Amino acid sequence: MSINLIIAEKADAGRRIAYILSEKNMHQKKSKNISYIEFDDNGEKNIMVALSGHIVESDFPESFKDWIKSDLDKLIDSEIVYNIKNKKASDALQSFNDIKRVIIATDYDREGELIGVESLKFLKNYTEVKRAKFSALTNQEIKDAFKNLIDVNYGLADSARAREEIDLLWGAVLTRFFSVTSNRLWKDFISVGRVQTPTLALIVKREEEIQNFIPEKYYQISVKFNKKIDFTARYEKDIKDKSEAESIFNDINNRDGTVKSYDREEKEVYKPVPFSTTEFLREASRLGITPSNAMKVAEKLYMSGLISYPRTDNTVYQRSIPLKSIAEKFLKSDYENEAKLVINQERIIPSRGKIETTDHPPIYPVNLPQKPLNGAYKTVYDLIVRRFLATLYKNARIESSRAEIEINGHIFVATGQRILDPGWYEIYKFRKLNEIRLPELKSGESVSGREWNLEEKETEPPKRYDIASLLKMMESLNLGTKSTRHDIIQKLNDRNFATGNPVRPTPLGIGFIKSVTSIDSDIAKPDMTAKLEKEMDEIAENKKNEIDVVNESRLMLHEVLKNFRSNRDSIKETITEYANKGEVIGKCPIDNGDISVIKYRNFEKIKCSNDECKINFNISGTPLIQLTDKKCPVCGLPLIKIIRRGQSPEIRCIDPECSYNKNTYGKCPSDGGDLIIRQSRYGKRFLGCSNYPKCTVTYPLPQKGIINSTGEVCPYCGAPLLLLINGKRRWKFCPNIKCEYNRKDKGEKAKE
DNA sequence: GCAAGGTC
Repeated sequence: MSINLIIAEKADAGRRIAYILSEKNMHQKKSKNISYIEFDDNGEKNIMVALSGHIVESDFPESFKDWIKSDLDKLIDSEIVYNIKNKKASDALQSFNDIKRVIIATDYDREGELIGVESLKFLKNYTEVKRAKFSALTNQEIKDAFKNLIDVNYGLADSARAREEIDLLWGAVLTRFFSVTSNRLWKDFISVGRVQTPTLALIVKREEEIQNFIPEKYYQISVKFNKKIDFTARYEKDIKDKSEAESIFNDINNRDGTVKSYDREEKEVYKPVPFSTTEFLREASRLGITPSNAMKVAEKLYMSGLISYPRTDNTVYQRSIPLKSIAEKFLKSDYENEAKLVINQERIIPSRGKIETTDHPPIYPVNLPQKPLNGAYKTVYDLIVRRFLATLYKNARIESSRAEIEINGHIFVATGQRILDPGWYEIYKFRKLNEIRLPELKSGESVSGREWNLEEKETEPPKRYDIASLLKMMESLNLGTKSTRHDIIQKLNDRNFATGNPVRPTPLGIGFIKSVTSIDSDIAKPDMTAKLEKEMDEIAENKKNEIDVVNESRLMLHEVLKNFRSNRDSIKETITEYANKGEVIGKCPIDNGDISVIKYRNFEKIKCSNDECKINFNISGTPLIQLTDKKCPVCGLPLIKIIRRGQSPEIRCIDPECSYNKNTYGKCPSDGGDLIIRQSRYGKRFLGCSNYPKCTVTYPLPQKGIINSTGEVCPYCGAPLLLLINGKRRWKFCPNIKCEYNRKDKGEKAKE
């Protein structure tokens, strides 16, 4: 009997589609590692195979494996092979015989079209291929899509393949060129790509703006007035010239003012729009959750059926989403009060964002958790629920007021803000609406001055991108996609190009961008993506042919490579110079030189810029090293923090010779390791075994005072005895707080 | 070992 074969992009979507089409009458089948869903529909037998994204991946033939021996011009002209990367999916597709109709039901977007077309290669036979076009996994949408099947858009799939091949060609060729040229290979390779390199360039450019920024002085004059309450008015503009500022200040100092005008108006503060991935990650990042982490958590919440699909650009709820009944679910939850506000409205009118796409809905909660959530799961879910309810509630209303007050011919402005109706702020507690008090004033009345201030200020350099603003910038420049942007930022971290939040470039990142921009090519600019997008559209509309576009790109790459080659020496020099510079973490407390951390493959060097200085030592591994503002209790120099993945930070004195570092506070009674001071993630110090994570022995410590080792071992429990010096107090104690030693009576202790 | 794009 012949079958219809339906192909979905992911397990979840496949299950959902089968569920809808089969009217809940479907059967999960599994044989020899091949799993699929079977169901009947109008007397026809249907098989649903769910993929997991792309089945194949582009690569170069084996003969180009060696980076040093491969000729890059030959690499550019090489054929591109496609390797299977999801064997399970390809096996499943190959296992069916006698397929009548293939229905591609992947996400309705460019990559979805390619994923569908990729899968055709693995089918033994079929008589017809169709495409299901749906924008959400709802009953109506899916049924309509399968009733009105359309043709596959092979041009669209071709355009996605052109994108893939061009990315591989430029990425691999330039990655290899820069890595081999600067002799940074294997783990230390220099990675180049259409999205990551322009993103890094943004970060570096901002850093340069900050470095080159010259602050300018300016002056602000303000007056504190009183009418029943105090309020402040500021001179109408900032003043650049000091003598001008002083002359105005002299004119007004110690004088009262006269109200020239007073206006009030009611304004609405619009509620937020539904969550796209980018906006969600930005908000999560404000709550201290990194995008990578937020994405991981969101994926888990999605897989456990608590939220909708977390990868979406859409900011408009489709009509098919039952907004009200979802809000009603929260009536019986911790969100009872918030849900009530939403439900009790006469009408629920959801907010809408600017971007409306058809592949997925915005992110919204679909269910309540069975068990209470914890940690980041709780935070992310809370964010998504509150955002959802806020988009369904009402705008806030404020009254804003503005007064102009004259003193001796100079105009001062005071503003006020009063909350009339907090609206959505009651639900979305991540934002606060401030009140600024300004009394009701009448034109012509005089107000008495209380305080007259002239302040000198300095203009400030532009701010570094934080992860949230970087994501937004990438989105507006069309760099990356909703699914990849956060990965790209992570990649820049992993490759030692950029670090932290706010994001700073590393010396290597700066050096690399300097050398890659020594030649005018598009690889460090967002233009390359813009051009590619245009060409992809032309391929999709059959105005251009995929092969021609890729070949044109190859010719350009030959040219770009030629130019880079002619700069080989300076590229090598620049990258080496910057990579060896290390990152400055602060000023040397001894001679005021720069303290840098230089990263190597297996260790890091901490060094003062003054070569004679004793601050010059290595630390094993590749931990994050920070200079703290705390002083060493032994010698008074600053302490450094050494942060290793999965461990509590180790605290050391920056002076490698200081006895603070040699003080290991005794041996671990469990395995004989050294007991060292570490810091918990809440900033509390404690004693831990140096063999962590193999050994998990820890002891709490008093948070104040200097801890000294005594060289003695507790006779009761074997832990080392410690001496606490806090001002004049000295206290010998066992760090094992439950230990009998600490219960000894005072008389006995005094004797010791 | 290279990119960026899917998804887990």
